[in-house]
Amino acid sequence: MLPEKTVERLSQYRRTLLNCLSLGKTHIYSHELAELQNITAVQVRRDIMFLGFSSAQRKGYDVKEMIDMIGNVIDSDEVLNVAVIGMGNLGTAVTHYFIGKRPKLNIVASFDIDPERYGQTIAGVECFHIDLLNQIIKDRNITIGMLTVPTEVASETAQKMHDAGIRGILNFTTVPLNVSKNVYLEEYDMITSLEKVAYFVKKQG
Amino acid sequence: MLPEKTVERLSQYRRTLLNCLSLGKTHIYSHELAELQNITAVQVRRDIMFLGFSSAQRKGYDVKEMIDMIGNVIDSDEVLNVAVIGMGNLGTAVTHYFIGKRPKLNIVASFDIDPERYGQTIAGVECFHIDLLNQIIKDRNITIGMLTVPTEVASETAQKMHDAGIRGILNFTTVPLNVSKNVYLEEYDMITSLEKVAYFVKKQG
DNA sequence: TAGATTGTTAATCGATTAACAATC
DNA sequence: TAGATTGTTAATCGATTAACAATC
Repeated sequence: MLPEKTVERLSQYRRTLLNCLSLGKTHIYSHELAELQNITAVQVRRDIMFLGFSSAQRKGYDVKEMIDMIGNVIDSDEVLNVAVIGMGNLGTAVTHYFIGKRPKLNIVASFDIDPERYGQTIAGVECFHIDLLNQIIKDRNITIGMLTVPTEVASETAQKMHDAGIRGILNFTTVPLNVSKNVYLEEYDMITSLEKVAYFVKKQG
Repeated sequence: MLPEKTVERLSQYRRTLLNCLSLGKTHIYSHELAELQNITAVQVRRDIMFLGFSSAQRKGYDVKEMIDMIGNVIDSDEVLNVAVIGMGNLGTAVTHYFIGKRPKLNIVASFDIDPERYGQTIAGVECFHIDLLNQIIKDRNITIGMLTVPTEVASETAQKMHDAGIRGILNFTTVPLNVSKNVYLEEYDMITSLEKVAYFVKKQG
């Protein structure tokens, strides 16, 4: 199992490398990748160690090969199915944002309680009534959920997701969720992030 | 200067404490706060040490006082002005999400290049043409920007923000920005977060 | 008092960086 | 070769946790 931070960076390297590839770059040095990522070359090389990957030395790393190696390490073999729970502004935006970005992560359903929304296709994804959560998650073998509901119903919705067998939650709400150990929970908290920016902006000044 | 992680948690404690207060709770033990936050009581107490705050011992911490102490430490004295750059789905959702959430952080302008958007008030905030970025940022004393533009224009937009005197950027795009040292940059990267969830979900299984 | 809780130091853990030999 | 680059170990830094005396 890789360290959390390494997984994060590998995901970012891949995106940068895909971009390099589309610009026609076939090889890249650790210091080049580092500069694009605003980190050090040593950091890059240390992360690459985890891939068990070697460069054609002195010519840098083969971009295409490295993309594949990262995929081997951080992607699932099969496609993982994802659901978006709560199709308000945020859920809709997030769905738009993701669609087609990652081939191994497939958004296959969304849920809402508003009659204006369920029954529709929003941002290219079918939206269901929240009461169908349990059934659809099981039917469609959904393992990951993005939680974009209003704070008032965040806890109970997370509970429903857990009961339906969701294995990982990306929590966009500001409510700290209490889920069992076998659900991987990643907090994605805008307000904390913005307050952090504000703090360090103030302190720098 | 507080450690980054402590700043993050203080922001989260405050939100939880505000919620406790609205439920009529006047005092809270470190282990109670820890449980709400899914962390340890020691962690909570260690963070509180940074506040230079003492409890009325054995009765737990005074909720109201602690909220104030956190504000003293992480808030600015004055209100900080914030701009949202890019009012597509994501920018609009983010603006909705923030409006009124933090009294010390005030969204005072937004920007877009689409004639359907600039000139309008979107999510309660005036939207300007992106060409007015420099002027409005200076006029309205905006120090923090949330970057929600398409990836293709992320770098150049960040450069414009920097040139206009922005001091902190919360980057919602997937492009690693290259900004000078005196701009505080916080990455807010959904795809990396989701890939991380996917990785650990797979590994757990 | 006895038990619960806090505040703080020391130990541990994890992540980053420095140093450098090996390679082309 | 000489210079640039890589891969890896050891040192450092930062954050978390364990341990425990002090307090009510």
